[in-house]
Amino acid sequence: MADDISKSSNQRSPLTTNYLRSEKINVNDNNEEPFYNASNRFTNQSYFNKNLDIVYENPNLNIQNGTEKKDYSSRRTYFEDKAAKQALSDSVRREAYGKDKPQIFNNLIIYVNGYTNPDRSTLHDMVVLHGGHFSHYLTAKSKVTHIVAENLSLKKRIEFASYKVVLPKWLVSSVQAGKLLPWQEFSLLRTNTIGQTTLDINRLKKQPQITNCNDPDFIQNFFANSRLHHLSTWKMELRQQFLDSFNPVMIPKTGEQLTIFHVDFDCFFATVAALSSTTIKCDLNKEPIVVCHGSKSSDIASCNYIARQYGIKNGMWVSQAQKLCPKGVKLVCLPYEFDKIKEKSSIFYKTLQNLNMFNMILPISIDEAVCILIRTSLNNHNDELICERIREAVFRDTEGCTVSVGCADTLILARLSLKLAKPNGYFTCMKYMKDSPLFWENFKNDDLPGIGRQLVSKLNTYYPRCNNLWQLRNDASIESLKALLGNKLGSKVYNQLRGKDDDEAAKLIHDPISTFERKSLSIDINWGIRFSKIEQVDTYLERCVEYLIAKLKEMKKNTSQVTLKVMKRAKDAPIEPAKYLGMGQCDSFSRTNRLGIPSSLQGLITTELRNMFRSLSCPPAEVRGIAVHFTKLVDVAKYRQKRLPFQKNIILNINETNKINSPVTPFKDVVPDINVTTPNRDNGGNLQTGIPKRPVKRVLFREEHNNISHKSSPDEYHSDLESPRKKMQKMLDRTESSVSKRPSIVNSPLREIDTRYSPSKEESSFLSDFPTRTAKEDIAYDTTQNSGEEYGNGGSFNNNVANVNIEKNIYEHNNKRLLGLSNGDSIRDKIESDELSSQDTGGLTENDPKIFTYGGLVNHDDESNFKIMFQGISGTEEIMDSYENWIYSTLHDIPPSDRDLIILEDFIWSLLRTGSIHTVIRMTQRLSSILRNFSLINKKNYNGNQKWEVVLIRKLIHILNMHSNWDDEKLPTDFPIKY
DNA sequence: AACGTGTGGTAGC
DNA sequence: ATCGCTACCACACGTT
Repeated sequence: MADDISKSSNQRSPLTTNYLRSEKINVNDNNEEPFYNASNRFTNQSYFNKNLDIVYENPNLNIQNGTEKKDYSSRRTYFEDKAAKQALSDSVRREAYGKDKPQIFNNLIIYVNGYTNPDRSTLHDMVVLHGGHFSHYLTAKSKVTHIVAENLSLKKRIEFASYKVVLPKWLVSSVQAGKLLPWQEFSLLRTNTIGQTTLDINRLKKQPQITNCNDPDFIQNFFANSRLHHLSTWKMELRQQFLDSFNPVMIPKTGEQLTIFHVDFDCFFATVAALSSTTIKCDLNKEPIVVCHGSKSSDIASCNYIARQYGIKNGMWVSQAQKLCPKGVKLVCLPYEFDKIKEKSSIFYKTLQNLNMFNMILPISIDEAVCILIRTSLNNHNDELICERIREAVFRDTEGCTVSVGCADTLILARLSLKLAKPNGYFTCMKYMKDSPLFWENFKNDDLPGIGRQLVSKLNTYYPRCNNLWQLRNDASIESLKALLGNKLGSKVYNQLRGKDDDEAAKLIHDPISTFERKSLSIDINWGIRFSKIEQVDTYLERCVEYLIAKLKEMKKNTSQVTLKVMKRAKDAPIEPAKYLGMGQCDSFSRTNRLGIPSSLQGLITTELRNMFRSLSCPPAEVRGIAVHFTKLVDVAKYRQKRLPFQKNIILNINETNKINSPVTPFKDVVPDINVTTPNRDNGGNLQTGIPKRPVKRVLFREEHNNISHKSSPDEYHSDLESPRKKMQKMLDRTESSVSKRPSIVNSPLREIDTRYSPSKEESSFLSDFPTRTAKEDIAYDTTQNSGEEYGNGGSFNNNVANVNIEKNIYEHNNKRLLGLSNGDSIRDKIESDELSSQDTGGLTENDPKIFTYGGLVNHDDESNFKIMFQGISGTEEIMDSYENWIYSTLHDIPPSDRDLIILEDFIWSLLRTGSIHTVIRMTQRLSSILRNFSLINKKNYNGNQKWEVVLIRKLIHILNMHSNWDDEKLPTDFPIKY
């Protein structure tokens, strides 16, 4: 966790530095009122240094350099005088009252921030009378030696990041002890240095905890306190460490005789908490001790063996555990000591290494390792001796933590032996025990690894007479086990009951590298998740992606598949569950999408997830948990563009389609026929909720209405001050518009786009299956005309959907647009006649700035002023909506009009010209998935469907291929065409 | 048969 | 108050 914090702060370092500097300078006595106005922020450093010195001017310390004083402004002299007077009065007081007190605070300069207990003036006296200096101002970190605070706001915590910030208790305890205690023991701020901090229960209580999931720091704060998050991340870190440092030569070969030592701490968290607790005195061997956050519905992370005697178990709620305690016995609740735990664990692993006894040490978890010894005739050690050696060494090195060791020659037997060894012991499974009730009768059904709550209850129901594993072993045939637990698990359990490792377990030993290799990356939070508006979900999703991408980049991987899982309040569950901010009873829904290209682009992935969330149709207020998984991870180094998941079964006859020239159906009047209730995997989740899967009208992102390619001289330095939404927008802008310039940097497989690009002759002829324009023919084009029978109903793509428009500050181009048809077929005739015969009905004239511009007619120096419009709208999401609706409305008998398709193509080209290939990819994928869905629920082929298939393959895929750098990774456009 | 998606289960304290 | 994570396996069920 500490790593996560440092990572995120590293990312923000340019901002933080700036922010901190200006903030600190602005801090005055009240910590609020700006001392200098903002324009002074970046004046040169020496100015500040001089300036800052005065605040700490203190005659007793001889800090002040008298010659510099003269340079100060009157304002600074005021502070100087005030500080001097204060210091003088302090020293007088010290003379008067502190003479007989130990001067333990010599050379300290203390600044007290905010409300404290004991209060500020008490602390002031305490400091002064014990020889320290008290600063009333905080303007430079160089002179104040410590800040005393109890409760820092997040802002302050960042601001004070580089200070020694301590609890008032440090002063109090030091005075009581009569000596200066190490401040680290009372540090308020978490640091990354191992062993530096000891968490104090008061400190944990006072720390402001973020419980609002809409807070930008919610995720970080939650993770900092989540035991399960720590367990998971620690585990993955250990695995990575193993991979980084492991010598493959040590891997045992199949057939080699092994001895396995399964080592595990006894109630790890509880032991560490008890050993490091300074405030609460407790005896691990006498009192029931648990580790938890709260007092009622708080999970018990770990409990000692006294508590276990009362029936208390890990995972139980504190209230429940309290009831189990006999009368008069008080349950001792200790806070988590994550830093200490991490520290003890790394000592543990080092100790195992240093024993130099094992061929391989496999990390199982933060406190659990499997040590493997390859038996040869040469190393005929005594197993029990080794167990004791391990226990002694760990106990010594961790200063009081006990481990238990289970020893056997298979993993399963070692694990079961470990159960017998606990607590604080070891057990070696001798040969004669392997098939003896003496061994097996000791275990309950739930002692089998891989058998959890659910499966235990299955076993208990199915084999009610089996109270221990020996009975189960005799009663359960392999067939009945398979029938009950499934094929794989059934045979696994059957083998386990006979002390044999299954293939999966053996893989851990014989192929640890692939076992430990990370195959996915995810973030799950099911606590504190409460939304009211979809915008909050959108923002939250973005933060999840931000978190994941940081990790992804660290791993040098991209993801090609994302899964969104939403926990939705169960129908009859109360709005607020028993557990504070818990998830309560939920139904879960998930959706998986493939990205066209393996990516680590925040904007792309976030957008995808937002769409997926909408497709799950879960009201924001019902969401109780959200998980985002990156599943198919691809190595950036070995990166190759993967084929887009386009539909391959194209069912149409191109020539036939070319002759289709049907009128456009009024867009508004057509209700897309997609709310089909046939059960299939695309609507399955929604059948449960009774909500149509894909609402035709989607909720739009308000902030995204503005533009998709607007570039406003991005100021990197300040960008983090903006809302995540704006950052996201900038990210989108950057990635979309910079692809053309820096394709390699953004991992884009797409080569630089020539902004003056227009289809070559060859390409045009390739495209000739479909109405196309070339750069050679300029035809005035009226985007809004709606006269004529075909378009007369006012619902055509022309005026409702495809008002493609490039706005530019300078319109100095040929108004005539290029309408190219490679041959003089009827379609072209038709279109041309449409174009030429159309009367202007409020449409565009030659002087109208909304006229299109294509080819080389654009002034590229002013590219930044482009604003791409589509149907008179410019927000990406709105455009996508419009585009989708148009597709839906023309999927059936009445296909999209050729003319509208040309407008679409125009739009695509203008996107490409401004570097927004990203959007083109999205549009292509969207079309692809609409067609896929459509064909899933419609067995019949419709004209519209067929025509769109042609658009997809002959147009969009082809256009993307023209922009692909890798010939061998071109998307196939030559699909077998069936009729 | 092989593949894809959605769901469910488990492990660690 | 409270910090109910996360990687991975297996399966059901559908499609290719």
